[in-house]
Amino acid sequence: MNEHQDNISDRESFEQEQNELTKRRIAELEELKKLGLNPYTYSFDVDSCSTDILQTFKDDAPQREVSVAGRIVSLRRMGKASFCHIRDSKGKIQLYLKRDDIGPAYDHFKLMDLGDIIGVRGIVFRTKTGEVSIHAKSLDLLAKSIRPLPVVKEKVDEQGNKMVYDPFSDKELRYRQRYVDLVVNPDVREVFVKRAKVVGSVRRFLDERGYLEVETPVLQPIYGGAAARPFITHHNALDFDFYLRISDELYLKRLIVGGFEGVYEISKDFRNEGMDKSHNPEFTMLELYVSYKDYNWMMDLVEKMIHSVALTVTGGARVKVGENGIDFTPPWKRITMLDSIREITGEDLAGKSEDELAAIAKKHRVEVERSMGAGKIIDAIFSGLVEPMLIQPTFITDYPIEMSPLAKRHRSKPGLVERFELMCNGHELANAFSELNDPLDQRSRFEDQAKLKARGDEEAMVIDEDFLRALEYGMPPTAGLGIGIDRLTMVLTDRESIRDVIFFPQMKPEK
RNA sequence: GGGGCCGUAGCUCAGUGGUAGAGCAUCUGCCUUUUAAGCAGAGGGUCGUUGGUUCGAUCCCAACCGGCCUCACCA
Repeated sequence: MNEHQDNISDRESFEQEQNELTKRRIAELEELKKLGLNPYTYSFDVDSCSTDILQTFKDDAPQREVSVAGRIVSLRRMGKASFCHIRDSKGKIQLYLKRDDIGPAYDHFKLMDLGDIIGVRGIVFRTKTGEVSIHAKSLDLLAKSIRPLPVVKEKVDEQGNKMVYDPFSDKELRYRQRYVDLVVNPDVREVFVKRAKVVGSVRRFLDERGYLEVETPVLQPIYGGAAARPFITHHNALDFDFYLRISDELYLKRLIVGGFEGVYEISKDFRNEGMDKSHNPEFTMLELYVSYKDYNWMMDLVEKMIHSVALTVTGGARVKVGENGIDFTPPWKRITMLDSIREITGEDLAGKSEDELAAIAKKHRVEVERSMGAGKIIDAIFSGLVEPMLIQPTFITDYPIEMSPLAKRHRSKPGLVERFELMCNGHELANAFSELNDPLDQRSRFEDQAKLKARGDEEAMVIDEDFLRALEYGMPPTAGLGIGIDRLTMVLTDRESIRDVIFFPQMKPEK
């Protein structure tokens, strides 16, 4: 089938799919064209926005003429006069349209619907019932809507509680048609405005300290920097399979080798793993590397940074997340991983063999597999039993060396590395370490990973010879950090699903 | 991948082994300060898809598609 035929059949199915509501609106659109209107105009001069008008209105001030534009979201026609609300990027405002005032445009208005985008010029006034509104002098249709939006009605009772009638609540529709969700559910917009503030305030915090924002490859010949399965893609001209990055780490450290003393990147990583309410296949990661610093210094920085982000985004250091109140005021608890396991389970895992660890895991109904090394078993015990209990921001420090192949050996505790994870609301929010900069040690750690891979661990890291070559030239002592921006946003906006902080969460394709 | 729940009008939902109903939205009429506007009337559905059982399926059964929750896996 050629493209032309495709287009024809697409058009046929489009026409068949039309329901009564859409057909009616297309008929109205034709009617408006006959009246000489262009239903899809090119521009409109807007000089005010809804919330500014509402906030600055004074009953005793001189009359003020404004020009606003937005989408019709409610409509009350009363014969020769009508009220409607339009929604613009900041909020809603009511319009009052009277036939005697706008003349023929009132007949045009009769052909308009919920969802149409209009521009109005008029006088700000207060109605009998007290709502600040715009008394229209002119009305322009800017874009006709031919597909009916869900109609969500609200009522604010005397206590100021907002009641929502007929909410648009089907999660599948909300995620697949986020544009509708955003039009109809204003709190969704708020979440994403906050998300932008999270990213903005992180960036400002790091820029102020002189760290350089950089970009590194998404398409990588060798993936690395984390334990995860990658997506594979194919480059046609090179006839070579590339991996979508699972982390920025190894490239950012190459830049530290190159002499930058502080670099960071905020970008998408991709992991080819299960999806649930805290995992999306593509997600946003902040990574930061600072020379001549260690993980202790990094803990101080993370406390300051997230505290400042919380202040910027929520206006305070205390944040309500579900049933919990989380307080980001520094300092936060710092406890070693093994101590935290001992505190919660009573088990001392220090110096235990792989078999002993497996037995302890089994005792606490934590599943382990044969391919797991000692490090992975400890991690399984930790994530299964301890992690969910950590609600207040807590630094878990000093991880087993086997599960941290890129982290530097602990300066005083054999078998451990200088690594911390920030836990909050039962999830990992950040991961950081004193970076391993000994090229020979790094090589042997990669070799250990290769052995795990041979045992069937699909997430074990692969040897990156170019990265080793970089380390061989010499990398200064460095502290490195990764923060999941989506999860940080979840905490700061009180959303329990990552899908609620990503505009277009991954879904199976329709049909 | 396992288990549970779900898919009925544009939206939110009810319902029945004899091809369906409500509220809002839509349409017609009335209405020049309404606000979940109101009053009177009307139209609108391949009941997720495909099979099976049955005289007959939207309902019972199976598979599939999609979603949510949960466990597993996983940052």
